[in-house]
Formats: sequence, C-alpha cells, structure tokens
Amino acid sequence: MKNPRVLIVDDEKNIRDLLEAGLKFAGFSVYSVGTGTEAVAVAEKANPDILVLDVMLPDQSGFSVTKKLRSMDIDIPVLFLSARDDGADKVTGLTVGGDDYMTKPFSIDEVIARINAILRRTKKQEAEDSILEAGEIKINQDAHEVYVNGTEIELSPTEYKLLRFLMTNANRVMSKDQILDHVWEYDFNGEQGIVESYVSYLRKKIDPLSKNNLIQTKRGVGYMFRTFKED
Amino acid sequence: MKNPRVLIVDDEKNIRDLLEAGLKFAGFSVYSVGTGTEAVAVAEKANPDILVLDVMLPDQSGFSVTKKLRSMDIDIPVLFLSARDDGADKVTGLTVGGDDYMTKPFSIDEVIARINAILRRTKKQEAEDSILEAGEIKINQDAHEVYVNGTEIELSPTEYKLLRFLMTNANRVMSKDQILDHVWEYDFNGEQGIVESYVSYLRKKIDPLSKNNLIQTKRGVGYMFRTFKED
DNA sequence: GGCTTTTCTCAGGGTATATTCAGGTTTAAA
DNA sequence: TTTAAACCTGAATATACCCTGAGAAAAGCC
Repeated sequence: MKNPRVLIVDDEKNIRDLLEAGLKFAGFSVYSVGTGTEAVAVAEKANPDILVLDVMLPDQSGFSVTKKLRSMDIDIPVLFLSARDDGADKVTGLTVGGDDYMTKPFSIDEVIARINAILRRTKKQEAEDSILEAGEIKINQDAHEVYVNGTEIELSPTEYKLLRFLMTNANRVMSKDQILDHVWEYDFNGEQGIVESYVSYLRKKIDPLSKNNLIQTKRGVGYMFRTFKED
Repeated sequence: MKNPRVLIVDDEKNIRDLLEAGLKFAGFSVYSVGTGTEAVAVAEKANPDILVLDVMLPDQSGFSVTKKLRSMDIDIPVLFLSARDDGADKVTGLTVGGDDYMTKPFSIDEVIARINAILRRTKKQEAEDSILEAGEIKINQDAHEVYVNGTEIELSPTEYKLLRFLMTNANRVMSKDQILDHVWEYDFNGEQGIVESYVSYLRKKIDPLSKNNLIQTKRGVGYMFRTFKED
C-alpha cells in the first residue's frame, strides 16, 4: 500500500499538529479535523484507510463518530486516543476488529507503530512487514520480541521503543533531542540524561550477544545504531 | 534542486544578515523577515522550500507561525533556532517531522549542513547526496563518518566541521578569518591560532593515510584542501 | 495491599574536547 | 644574511560530555 491515508480527529490543535508532522514524515497522507461532525464528513468524502480518533471531542464522543460511520457502511479501522484517566477500560469494550487504542500522552513513534500494526491486520499487506531487521538484531513488532543473533532478550517498554527507533534509523546519527522527541511521550519534561541511561541499559543487554558495538556513541552529536554490511 | 529558496525569520538583524550572507554564498535564494506576521505573508506568496525560524519572535512564537502555515495547507519544513538557555520554553516535538532545530550561537556551516539534510529528507533528492567526496577523502554526513582512502578516522566535532568546510571549498584557499566565520560559532571571540591548532590536529590524523599534502598552507593567505585530479 | 518492575534523577569518575600559550621552525622580504 | 612575521605543534588547563551505579518514585502485577 502506498501512502496510506490517515484522518486525525482531535480538538487540541497542538496534538493535531504533532501527529500531522510525524505521520506525514512517516509517509502517510494526512487529513486532520477538530470535531466529530467534520470527521464524519471528511471520512465519507476522502475515504481514508484509518482513523486516529480522540474519544473526547467537543461536539460528540469518538464512539458516536464510529457508530455513525458504521451505520453509513463506512468501515474504517480506528486508533482511539484517550486521556489516561478517562477510564481507558471503557475504550477496550468498544474496539472491534482491527481497532486499537492508546492513552495520552503518547510517543509519536508508538502511534506510527500502532497504525502500521492496524493496517497490517486489516489490509493484509505483506505479513512480514512486522519484522524489523537491522544487522544482528531482529524485532518481531507484533509479538514485541527482540532477538540478537538469534537469542531473545527481554526489554522494558522504553528500551524497546528506543531500540526500534535507532534501528529504523540505522547508520544515521540521532541526537538526544531527536530521540527524546520520538521515543518519549510528548509531554516529557526531563533532561537528556535519561537517554544516556537507557542507552546504557540497552547495551548491557545487547553487547554480551554481539562482538560489535551495535549502538555507537558519536560524542557531541548523538547515538547511532550500526549495521556492519560488507558490500 | 537548483537554488533552493530559504526564508529566514529572526528579529535580530545581526543574525539575519549573517545567515543571509552565508546562505546566499552557499547558493540559496534568500528571503528574510523579522516578525512572524511577515513570515506568514512571505511564505504564502514566495513559497520557499524551507524556513529558518527563530522560536522567540517579538509578535508571536515560531510555533504559532508553523501552525498558521500548516492550517493554510502550506507545508514547509522548518529549521528552528532557539537560544541555548531557553529552558523555559523548551518544547518537545520539534524534530518529529522532517524538521530540525539548533541552538544559538551556531556556526554558519552547521546551519547549511542542517538545511541540506532537511531538504534531502523531505524532497527526496538523490538519496546519496549525504556523501561528500573530495579527492581521497569521503564523508558520510548521515553517519558523521570520515574515510581517507577507505580507512575510517575518528574526528572530534570541530575537526569534522573544519574538514567539511575545507572539502566543500576544495582547491580554493580559505583564509583563517573565513574559516573562523564558517566553522566556529558566530560569537566566538578567540584568536586565529585555534585554526592553526585544528589544522594541525587534522593533518595528524589524515597525513598518515595519504601520500599527498591534502591540507596545504598558503602562507599569508590561508589553507586549501587540495584534490589531485588528473583531467 | 504488598511485591516487582520500570522510569527517572543525580552524582562521581573518567575521558575527550576546546582553547590558549610558548618555544621552535619555516618563509619571504629587506 | 638578517630579521620579522607567519606558521607549527606539544603541553597545559578548564570544561563539556559521557557512562554507570544507586536510589526514590511511580506504575504494573499477582
């Protein structure tokens, strides 16, 4: 599927902008609206491949948006967004089929990963898309499993996201600020030191299984996941 | 892409002039304004390829400028500039798209390098553009890696910037003042001696891997990176 | 409700880097 | 040949950057 089309529905303009920038750069065609009514209208006209839908909208709930769409026989998978304390449990009951949900605040790369997972499930694009491989490391994104030269390692959620980000940008230096922007939740207010800590955690788990320095430090610049191709 | 068009937005005239001169010399078409309102107007009319945008403007924040532009469906990548100690208004999410940001004070050549990187990422011009090659030396700008006749050498950030500057101006003498202006941050007020020191550092790492004097001294004039092409 | 895992901060130690300086060497001109 | 300016480079210093362990706080789990 080339350039899947995403409709973002959220009333907070900041979040819309953040999602819009991130998803566009990740290769999606993006529409974005701020109300449920607009969402229904645009979804009908533009026929996007997936909805990213806040459950709390000013004019109506996200659920009623999906109900309206389904009663119009428009069957689009949905990634719901909800505030953390909004009773996330309520959402689970209402997700059907390939739907999914996340709580705010999220990390932008996690949103992208979930969208891709949903599209994989619903549009049956190449099933092997869920395997991310770079050099000696293989990630099964559906199962959240990570293998270094064949042996599995256990990563915490943040360790996993950091590794995934570095691997999708293999052989390119990523600054700590870039890493914070992509891997940490958008309201994270801490310092760059936490990236150092997590790189240290990752190395402690990865290095014993590889002869190479897979995560390299570019002093004064950032970190880089290195693949050692011989071509 | 020939002559990409840059819109500079900064309220400090010194910085505007500095950027304008540097970017023009680097082959960009440059527009420059001092307020967010002007920025929106000019961006709409002139449709530049990239924005260089101070986050602290007198009339509105740089973020609101980008939001306005996006809501007008004007989708221009942005290189944000911010003061180093602006910890207060440090906002995450600046790099999630193709965007990037730098802190003041910067060095001109670093700005140029970042602009080119952004244009590379967003406009998908020849992907291998990130390789800078001159004579016996090859620089992979994505990975920040430098090869002399095939063997990698380790450079500090400043050594790297100096070499990159000399290589992009290969076979042309650069005075120490020019080098200071391009490679060092614009508020640097040290002496030219530091250029001598860094040339010395570079030679110590480069010369053992080459039969030629790649960095030549033009006494009384400056330094020149020499490629020995036979044409 | 307690236990475990995870996240995040912080500080100490170690190393690389930026910058200056001084003494020696080369160069070009007088 | 003499001389002064320009240049080179080793050494010294302060600082920035990075790594890691330890601990507090929060979240997740049984």
